[in-house]
Formats: sequence, C-alpha cells, structure tokens
Amino acid sequence: MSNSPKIRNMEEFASVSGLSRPTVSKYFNDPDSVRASTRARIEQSLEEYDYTPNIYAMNQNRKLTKNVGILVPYLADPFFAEIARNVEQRCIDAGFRPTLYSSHGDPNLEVEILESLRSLKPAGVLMAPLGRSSIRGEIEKFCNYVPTVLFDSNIPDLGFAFVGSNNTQFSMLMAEYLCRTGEPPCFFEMQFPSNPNANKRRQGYLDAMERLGHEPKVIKIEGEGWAFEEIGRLGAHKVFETGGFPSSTVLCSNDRLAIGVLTACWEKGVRVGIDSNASIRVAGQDDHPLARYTCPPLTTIAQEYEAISSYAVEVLAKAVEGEKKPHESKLFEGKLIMRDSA
Amino acid sequence: MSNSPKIRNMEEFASVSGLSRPTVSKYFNDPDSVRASTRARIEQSLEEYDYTPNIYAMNQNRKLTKNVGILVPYLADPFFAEIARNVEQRCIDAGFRPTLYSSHGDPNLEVEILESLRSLKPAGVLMAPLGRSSIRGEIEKFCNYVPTVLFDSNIPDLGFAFVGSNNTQFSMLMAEYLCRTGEPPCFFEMQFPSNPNANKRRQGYLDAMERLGHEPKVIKIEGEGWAFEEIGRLGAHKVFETGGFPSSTVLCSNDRLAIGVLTACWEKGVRVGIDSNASIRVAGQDDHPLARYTCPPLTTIAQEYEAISSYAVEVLAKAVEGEKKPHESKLFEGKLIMRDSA
DNA sequence: ATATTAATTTTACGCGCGTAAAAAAATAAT
DNA sequence: ATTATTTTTTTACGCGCGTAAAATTAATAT
Repeated sequence: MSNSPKIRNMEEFASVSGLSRPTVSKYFNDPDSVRASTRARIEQSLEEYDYTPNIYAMNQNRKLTKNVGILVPYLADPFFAEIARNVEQRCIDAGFRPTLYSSHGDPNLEVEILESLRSLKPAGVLMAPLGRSSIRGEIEKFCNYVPTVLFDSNIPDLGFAFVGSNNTQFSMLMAEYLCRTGEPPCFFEMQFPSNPNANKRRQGYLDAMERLGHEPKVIKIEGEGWAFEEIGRLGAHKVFETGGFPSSTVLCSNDRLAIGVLTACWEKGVRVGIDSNASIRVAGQDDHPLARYTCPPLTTIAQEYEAISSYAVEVLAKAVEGEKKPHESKLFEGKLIMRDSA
Repeated sequence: MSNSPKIRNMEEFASVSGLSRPTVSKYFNDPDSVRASTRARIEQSLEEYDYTPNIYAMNQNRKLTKNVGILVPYLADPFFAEIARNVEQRCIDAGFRPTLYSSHGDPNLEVEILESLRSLKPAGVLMAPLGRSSIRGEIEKFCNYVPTVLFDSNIPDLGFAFVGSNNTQFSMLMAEYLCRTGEPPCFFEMQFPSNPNANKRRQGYLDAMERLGHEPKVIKIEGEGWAFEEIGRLGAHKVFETGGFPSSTVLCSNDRLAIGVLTACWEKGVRVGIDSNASIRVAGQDDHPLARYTCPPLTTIAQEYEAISSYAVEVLAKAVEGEKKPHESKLFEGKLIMRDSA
C-alpha cells in the first residue's frame, strides 16, 4: 500500500515482520493458530506491505484447498442465479473460495465440469444436478473423491447430503388453497420433467385432491430441454386446441411453465385471474424472481432461498471437516404467495 | 482409464510415454509445438494412462496462465447470464479457462473481485462494468496489470478495447418504428441510470424525434439499484397518478423497466398493445429472454449476443498475445423485434 | 553422402510454498 | 523459582512443474 519496497514472497514478508516463514505460513492457513501478539504483528505488516501469498504455490502442497465449486443446472434461469448468489455468499462467509459453474442444461457438460473441478482439488462442492438426464455413475465417482452436497434437486443416496424443498408440500399447499377458493385445479406439467422435483409435486397434488375428495386431472405436455416458458406456451395452446383445460384452475408444475401458460392465454384472448371477468386461474411454484411482474402477477409457492443456502453450506462445512454420518435429506417447507393470477 | 498403474506426475507420464519431461511439458503448453509423431505418442499415452497436469504447479511458474475472468454486473439478470454463457463458450473455444463472477450490483464487490482475480494471474479479463457506480480508479489500476476487454457497458478509454451495442442506434430504430406506426413515443427511464448505455439510448431517442419533427418527452423516474422491474412498476404508477403518460406510446430504456411498466398497466387496468381495444403501446430494448413471454409480448431491440461475445474474445486473445494498438470501440447494431406490445 | 537447420532430449536449477521434526523461547501453573 | 505446557523458530526436505542452455538427434537441403 505504502512506499515500502515490494514484497516478493513469504520469506521476505516474514523477514520484514520479524517472524519466521513457517509461522507466517501458519497464520495464512488459520489466523487463530498463532498467538494474538503474533497475529497482530502480521496484520500490521500486512497493511503496510501489501502482500498476498501465491495462490498456486499454496494449493500445490496443501492437502485441502479452500476452493468450493458451486454447480447449477441452468444459470440463465434467474431462480438458479438467485440461489447461486445466496450459496456463494454463504461460502465466502464460511471462509471458502467459491467458483460458480453452470451445466447449461447439458448432462455431458455437467460431467465435464466435475472432471475439471477435480483438478482444482476443491475442499467441497455444492451441486444442483440437472436431474433426470444427469449421468449418475459419473457423479457418483466424483462424490467418492470430493465431499459433495446436493441441493434443489436430489439424486437418491448420492453425495454427503441433500438440501432442498419439500416439493410434495408445495403442491399440497397450493392445491388446498385453490380448492378452498374456487374450482379444484388440474395439474399442468411436462410429460418427461427434467427434474425429479416435478414428480414430488405431482404426487403432492394427487394426495391433496384425494384427501379433499376431488378427482385429480393431470395434463402432460410435450417438450424437451430447459426452455420451459416456450414449452408451457406451446403446451397450453395444444390444450386450447383440444377442448381446453379440464378445470378453470391450472396449477403448473413450476413458475416458468406458468409464465408460458399466461402468454398462451393472452394470445388466445383468455382472461386470467381472480376478478369477475377472468375465466381461468393459473398458479405456479418457485416464486421465480419475475413472478411478481407477470400480468396478472403470479400466485405461487416461495422457496426458502436463504434457509436452503445456509443449511447446505453448513452441512458442507461439516463434510469438509471429515464428519461421517448417514446420508441426510433436509427439506424446507414453502410459503404460499397470493397474487392476482389465482 | 484402464488398469494401468496410476501416474503421479509428469515425470512418470513422460517415462511411460518414452519421452522426456520437458517435451511433455512443451506439449501441454502448446500441442503444436512438438513434432507430429511425438504428439501422437503423447496423445496415445494420454488415453491409456489418464493423467492431468497439476494445475497449481503449472501456473506457479508460468509467466501467463490460461485463466480468463468473466465479470458481469448482475448475474441474476438473465440478459447477463445469457451473454456470460456465450462469452464463456467462446473463451473455451479459444483455449482459455474461463471463470465467471458477478458484482451483484455492488461497486465494492466489483473491485474486490478484480483484486482476488489478480492473485489468479489471469491471462486476461472480460468485464461488463457496473457503469456509473464503478470505481474508475481501481478498475484502471487493474487494467494496467491485466489485459482487459470491456463489454456491454463502456468506461471511456479504459482497458484494451470496448465491445458493445450501438445504443444510440437502438433507440433511433425503435423511435422511428414507433413514429411510423402510431403516436410518437415518450421516453421512460431512470433518473440516474446505473449504466451509461442509458444516456446513449436517450440521445438516440432525442435525435430521432428531432429528425422526424416531433417534440421529445422524457420521463425520468426515481429508484436506485438493479431491481429494474420494481423501479419501472413504481415509476409507472407515479406517472399514472400525476396525469398519465404524455403519449400513448412509451419507449422504455430497457426491457426490465418495460416489464415493470406492463405490470403497472395491468394493475391499473390499462390495456397495452397494438390492437383496437388497447390504449397504450409499450416498447423495450435488449430482447430480454423473457420479453417474448410478457403479456402482451414485448416489442424490443435485439442485441447481437453472439457477435459481441465472439468479437470480445477475439480482441482479448490479441491483447493477451501482446498486440498494441489504440483503444478501440466496436459497436454492433441492434435488430427490431416486432411483437404485440407496440 | 555431407552439411545445414530444426526439433528434441539432457541436465540442471528455481519457483513459492507446505510441512515435519527438533530445538529454543515464551507463557502458564505449581 | 521451578516445572510443565504451549508457541515459535530452525532446519531441512519435497511438491510438480517451468524453463534455460547445452548436447544430441532427426529432418531437409546440397
């Protein structure tokens, strides 16, 4: 920072601090591992001399780096961008050095990222897998080498733990609300959902309908990939062409599908909402960042972003420290967000 | 891959390949720097023995790593997520090792990321700055150490080059279209835009209006930060409360503001679009990934994602190779995307 | 076949740090 | 003050690789 001579390496920095290099090295590994007076001296020199240890030399010999990989299936989905931001911040707070990756919806890329991640010797990885299309064998191999916590979407018995939402509860909560306030909903989903959460949500819907004594009606639409809005839009149009929805209330498997349905309704001239001149209600699930801004604003179920993020990082920290325990599956409940679409 | 013994380092790998370590090292730095027959031998062993050079040992002594940092201002904005994905892919194609970062709208974080980036000795950095709130001095310092190409949003004379869109042309194109097809538009923007592109867009609007002989009307709304949809929504409500828009056509500075305006219109019961029973037209700029799915679908100007991405990486590659030349500013034109909102 | 040039191998050193073991010093307990 | 304990210093080695210079080999030209 100052006009002091440039420090070239830890040796020189230790010298100007009046300490030995191993002591300084110890400080950088864990500041609390040195005496308070020593720590103070190092931190004072640090302000004066502006030295940063060479990250490559550090990690070359360290058993464990502080690196943590964060892998999400599709970063262009604001939902994942948002949760990734949360997780990233928690990692920093926990003293890790997070790096963000996206599989961009491609199972091969997902594996490639894991492979390149291994060469970074990460302390741990937080991974939201693609889901159905994920190549389980490869991910399993990875988990044997690197402590991995799965989030958002589960792959049974894989990794150290899974942290996510209680998707069954999501749909049950919404289905109950919709039944209470109007015609019992039909359920709108992709025929082959990319993500196992969709199955849980369908089941939650079916359970709720049975318990309330209504006949469940599930609509499965075609479409592959991660362009959910377009899939929802085309699916809804197909429904309109083939007699329309079996109920005036449509519970979508997720918000992005719902956004597509809203678009299709607009294109078809169908009014959506809860006021008197609307003819259909549409609800989603996830509380997508833009759900508040659809027309009408989307009634949905909010995920516990912060809780999921902080718990996932908490569990990962334990895994990194070598804690052994049976595979845990922690689920957070969702909250109903009532807006004007349903 | 096979049942062959595990390779521990480059020495061993060179040995089983029947070559010397320096030759193998040379290969990994640049496969084309060794004879074809040698290359073939290495690649054959590579398949058989599954060896990857230690990335930390490599980068410790290399003058230049293959790392490239990609920094965007706000990753939860799908527009930036999408362009980041493009840029990332181009970097990989060019043989770099990209890492993605987001400033999350925070100027201090932007600087922090640059600082931590320096310790990674990156070959270069592709940076979309926050804009107005960016701390120019700190970024300038960084650019003196690391070849940096700015994209999306410019900071005058900073970095090796700037690659972005011709924002003046964007607004001119849209303003002309709107004048041609209906009432001349007013311009809707934030009072203190976070991003200099907004100024270019306002100027393009003003120029077009003058040239076409219409009186320009600029509406400046309050709001800070990156929650553009909410800022647009609240701003539009304020406009409605104070006499309404001065024109039945509203050209928004960007799509996210426009999405907020659409929401406000819905909440106010104002019909948006180009059909007979609509009372207002709304247009955006950027072709946000969700612009197609608003109700009504948003008329907008599409950025040349691919062209910007590939040109930015191309220029960066030159900068990395040490090419010296005056600061270049490359701008790409936008395309009008006609939908139902205007 | 011989000289010329380019590619490769040998040899050798260094990078910046982690880390282990033993010796010395500082602190705490008795 | 003496002993026990914790912290720091010394000493020493190694990690996996980059890279320079000299020696060797292979490819090309004459």
